[in-house]
This record gives sequence, C-alpha cells and structure tokens, in this order.
Amino acid sequence: MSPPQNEKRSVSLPDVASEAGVSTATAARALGGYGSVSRASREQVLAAAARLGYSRNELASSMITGRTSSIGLVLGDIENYFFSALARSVIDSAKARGYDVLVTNTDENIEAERTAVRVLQERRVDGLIVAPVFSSDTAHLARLTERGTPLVIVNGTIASLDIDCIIGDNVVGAGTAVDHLLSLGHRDIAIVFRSSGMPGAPMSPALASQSGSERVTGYRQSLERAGVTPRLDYQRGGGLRIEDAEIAVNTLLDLEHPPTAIVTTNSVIVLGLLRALAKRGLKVPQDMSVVNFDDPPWAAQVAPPLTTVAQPTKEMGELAVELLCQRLGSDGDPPGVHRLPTTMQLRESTGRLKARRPGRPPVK
Amino acid sequence: MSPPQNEKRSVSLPDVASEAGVSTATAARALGGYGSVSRASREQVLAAAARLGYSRNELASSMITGRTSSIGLVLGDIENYFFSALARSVIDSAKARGYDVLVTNTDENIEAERTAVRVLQERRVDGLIVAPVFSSDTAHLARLTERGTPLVIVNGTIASLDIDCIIGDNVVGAGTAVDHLLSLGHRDIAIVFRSSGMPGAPMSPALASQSGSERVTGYRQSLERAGVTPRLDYQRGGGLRIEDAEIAVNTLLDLEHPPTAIVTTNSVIVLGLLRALAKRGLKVPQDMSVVNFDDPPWAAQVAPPLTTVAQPTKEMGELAVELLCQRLGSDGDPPGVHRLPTTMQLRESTGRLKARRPGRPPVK
DNA sequence: TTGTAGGCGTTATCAC
DNA sequence: GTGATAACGCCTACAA
Repeated sequence: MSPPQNEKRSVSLPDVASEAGVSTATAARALGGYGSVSRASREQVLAAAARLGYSRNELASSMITGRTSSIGLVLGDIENYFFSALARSVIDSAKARGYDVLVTNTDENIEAERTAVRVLQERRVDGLIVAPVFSSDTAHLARLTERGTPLVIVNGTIASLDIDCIIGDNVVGAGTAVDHLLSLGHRDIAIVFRSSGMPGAPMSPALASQSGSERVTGYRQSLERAGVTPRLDYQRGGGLRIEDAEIAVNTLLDLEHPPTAIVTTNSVIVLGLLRALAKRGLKVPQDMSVVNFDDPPWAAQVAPPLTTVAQPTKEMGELAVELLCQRLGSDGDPPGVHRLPTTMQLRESTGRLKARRPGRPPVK
Repeated sequence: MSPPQNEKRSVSLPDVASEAGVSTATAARALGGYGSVSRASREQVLAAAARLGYSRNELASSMITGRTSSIGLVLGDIENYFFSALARSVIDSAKARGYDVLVTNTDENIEAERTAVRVLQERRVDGLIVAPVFSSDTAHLARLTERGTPLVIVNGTIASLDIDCIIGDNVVGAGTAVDHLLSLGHRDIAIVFRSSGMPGAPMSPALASQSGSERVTGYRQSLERAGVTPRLDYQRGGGLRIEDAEIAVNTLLDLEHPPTAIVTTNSVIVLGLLRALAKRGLKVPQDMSVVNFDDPPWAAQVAPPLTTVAQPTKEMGELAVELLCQRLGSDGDPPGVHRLPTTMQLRESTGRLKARRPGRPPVK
C-alpha cells in the first residue's frame, strides 16, 4: 500500500502524467520547461512528480537529444599536482557551463588511454579533454575526430590532427630555470624528468612525455647558449613514483662528478629528490640548488621554499573547457596550438655556487 | 562518397548487421559476447563493425539492462589531499571492478551536494559514494536509499539511515596527537579546524564538518584527561582556503597568551599555518610545535618533516567501492559504521616545550 | 544458431 | 495548449 514500492520499476514520465491527469507530452513539457504548458497543468504535473518522487531519466533524454551534457577528462596521473589542479579547474569550469565530468586516470599507460577514450565515447560524452601519453600514437584520437567528437588536447600537441592543443611553454620555462642556475654560477646542472622506463635511465625520447622532452630540450638549449656542453649522464629519467625518482637522484649523486644543481620536471619527482637529499644530509641550497617545474601550494612552504616554474593550470583547464564548448557550439576560431607562458617563482632553493674544495672560499 | 560522413547519424547496430548480412540480434550477440553465435557470423560482424567504425551506444544499452556501470563520487574539496587521495583510490578500485566514476566537487556547500546527488541520480549511476557536508541535513540522501540506489558514506556517518559509513577514528586520532604534545610538556595547545564560517571564529558545531567536530572533541577530551581546561579561544575555524587558515592562525598568535603548539585538522589548514609562522619568523618546532591531521606525500619532505595523524585513505576508497559493490550485488553483511584507525607519524615538527622567559633554561 | 518483435523512458512532430 | 505517435539504439524473450 506504499507508493515507494522499492526494487520495482522506478516511477517514469507516464506515471507522472497519469497521476496528474495529462498526457505524457504535456508532462514532459512541464518538467522539461520547454514548449507551452498552461499554468494549471504545469502545477498539476510538478505536484504529481513531487508526490511520486519522480526522477528524470537522463539516459533516455540523451538518446533523443543526442547530447549527454558530460565531458570526458583523461589524465596521466591525478596524484601529480599538475593534473589534480587541472582536474579541479576543468570540473569547475565544466559545471559552470552545465557539464559533468568523467575523470579517468591512465597512469601514463597508452593502453589505458585507448580504453578510456573508447569507454568515454561509448558513454557518448559530448566532448573529450585528453592529456595524451604520447604525441605520436594517436590513432584512437584521430578516430574520435573522424566521428566528429570534439577533442581538446592538454599538456601536449598532436601535429597530425587539426584540433585545439593547450600546452605550457616548456622549452622557454625550462630555459629560464637553467638560465637562473647559470647566473648563480652553476655549470654542473642535471635534470630529472618523468619517464616510463627504469628510474635512472638516461634521456631517451621514447621514455619521456612530450612535455618532459620539451623541458629537457629547453634545458639543453640554455646550457648550449652559455657554452656548456650538456652531459648525457646529467639527464635522468625519474620514473613515475616518488621512490623511483629517489633512485634516479641517487645515481646522480653517486657520479664521480655530481651536479651542483638539479632541475625536476614535476612535483612527484621533486619529492623524490628532496627525500634523497635529506637521507644524505645534503642541504638545499648550500649543497644542492633545486628548481622544480610546477608550483604546488606546498612549494612555498617547504624549507627552504622551492624555486619553481609555475604553469597556469587554472587557465589551462578553463581554456580547455571553453575551446571544447566552442566546438560543441560549432562557433569559435579555427583550432590551433595554445602555448601558455610559465612564470618563474624565485624562492630560496637556489643559491650561488660555492667552491667545492675546502680551502677555496665560497664565491660571494 | 566517403564512408565517414561526419555530422550525420552515427553508425549503429542495424548498420553493422546489414553490412555483415545478419540480423541485429546476431550482431548484438556477436558484439556483446553473449548468447551463442557461430564462428562465421561473429567474424563477419566484427569485421563489419571495424570497417564501419562502429561504437556501441552505452546509453541505449543501459536503458535496457538498467545499469550504467558507473558510480558517482561526491567530494568536499578535491584540492584537499584527503579527498584527492580518496578520489584516486575510488577511481582505481572502481575501474578494477568495471565501473567508471563521475566525480563532483561540492566545496562543502550543501546546496551543491544536493544538486550533485540529483544530477548523478538522473544519470542513473548504479551507486553513490558521498562525503557529506553535514551529517544532519540528509533528506536528499534518504531519498536515494528510498529509491533503492546504493549509497556509501565516507568521512561521515548518517545515524538516521541504515547504510554503510566509512570514517577515520577522529576522536582517538586527535587524542593521540594532543597526548603526544602533552607528553612534550605543552599545555597551551590550540586547534585550527576546517570551517565554513569566517576564519578565526571560535568553535561551533554548525561551522565544522563532522570529522572536524570529532577531531575537536578528541582534542578536548585529551586535554581534560590531562587536567587541562580547554580554552575556547584556542579552538578556531580555519575557513576553507590557505589564506583563511593563515588569518585564523594570526588571531591565535596575536592572543595575549598564544599557544605553544597547534593541531591542524587538514592539509590545507596546515599550509596556512606554516605560511603564517614563516611570515613572523617563527621556527618549527622551536617556537611552535605542529601536528597535522592527514599525511600528504610532502609532509615528510618539508623542513622540519611534519608530525601527522595519517588516515588510511587508500583503504577507505577501496572499502567504499567494495561495500558499494556488495550492495549492488545484494550480497554482503548488513550495513554499518566502519571506523578505520589512524596512525601517528612521529616526525620533527613537534618538540619539547621550552620555557618562555629568557633566563630560564629550556627544559631538556 | 538465427531472426522477429516488443519495449526501455524520453523527446519531437504533428495534427487537433 | 494539448495529445497521439514515432523515433532514439539497444537487449531479449520467443519462435523458427
């Protein structure tokens, strides 16, 4: 005798309609807020819906309208500050425009990325924002655009597709970081980048992400401008986890001629670096200067506060959603690559190079 | 003349069926991997699907089967480490069981929570995991369970509903933190908790979340056990943002008799605390002992490494998904409250109380 | 093993 | 303003 007879078929539009004494069409119009409905009927329908505990089935609605009001977000590693900040920004921006977000984590695994894209497509998301694992292995992304599903790339570019790409100015950003270290007298500058291979492995384009590669490029170019020849053994893959990065840093510290400054290409790597230094009792910046790519909230609060290259994560997320919505509305400028500038946050983890040998006074 | 005639109707099951020269039923069976299909037909269908670039419409499928293979996750603030770690855990666990996750952020706003729950329900998620803003304002959650939608609560309990709740042992956790400070000789111990009101406002149950309130309770009980009367002006709401927490801490530091130790109830608040201390040149732990609730990866890497009360975020997320899946399968134990133990991470941000007045040597 | 036909819950298109 | 009715794309008895 109770209306909410659980575990049965849920109350649907015809139920509401008959309860309100109108047709399903009228009920749909009243509940959907479109077409024209008389005041009286609308109130009848709304009351009936409330009485029955009606909940509109978005699935059915989407099947008809062809849109789900949802977008898919495919990220590499949501534990990395860059991606979590990006996720936050995308979720907020999307909500402001009436979209929900389906978040997927790939762990920088191309197979996971392919699966994610397929599943999201099967869910008929209206559009996708993807931080791609590779900028070359993109058949699954090409298929998306062929089907006409709007796609925006973040933290990478896809040269073969005519779509919007948003990426930080990694070459310049890394360059300014190295320039800064050079200006402090450092010459033995290393870089530890996120890589999919074994931690400690030397640089190889296949191991690093596009962003990572670009940052290494900026690093090299800056050194070469200063007349310093980049050493391969100063360019190490730091793996994906804090522990991996720690191992990679240790291989650097164990070199016969260890670096005096290290650039890290993300916030996971830098934690491994700090851990490795702490375990050896090495002080920052006295024994080692450190610059990190990305500027998480805690960077300013560690001791010493970390000098970083900040990316405009919030703007990137907002722009991604905005561009996606332009495509959804089929208005907007032709797609292209959006390079967003980075900003150097000068704090205290970088110091002037001191002479290595005791007896020679530190340069002042 | 090209097969992928964009902006048209996408290729659907009947298209594949006719291309393969079989009925839609056979095509559906071949693609869905159920029923019995002859080897020959299956290959025909699969080939046709690949040729046409077929992508199954999960929406339509879900309408028939009644399940979407997706779960909704409603969180307070994904920028807070606790929630982002929880999200990561839930997303991973859910994927392992074949579910996608719809993540929503409420910013601890009850209205946003209501909307999120409604929208997710309209999307027909198979179940929901909610970190509730309030443990009392729960009509929208009650409606869910009435409809029969499985629901698991994290970081809170709902006494009025017979559902699974997962929550850290906040009273005990905060108690051990304060016990530790007491054992170091501290008596003037303050606590700054996440609150929705103005930063710096004194404790009020309406301002703090359930977890926050419980942590304050543990704090008070520990003090009282030690014969110390809790002071109201040592219990401050820290708002939601780092900047708010900084303000709250400043009101503490400006007291005529400021505390010698501070407990913070989450990782956003503690960053505000560290910032406030740094700006005043106060050293941790020499001038101020600090314990934080939650143990983000950077806590061990700041200087000094932070003493924290760690929650088992990974286990919480896994358990939430597991319990939800039990409800979905309608097997499993009767629902109840799962209190997960916290673990104290003793590091270096807490030190023995020094005498305040110069002249008296610090206690050693 | 295969095909036919009905239905999931909504929106859209018409007449009325 | 309102009400039949036909889609949307798929699953699933049931019959062949």
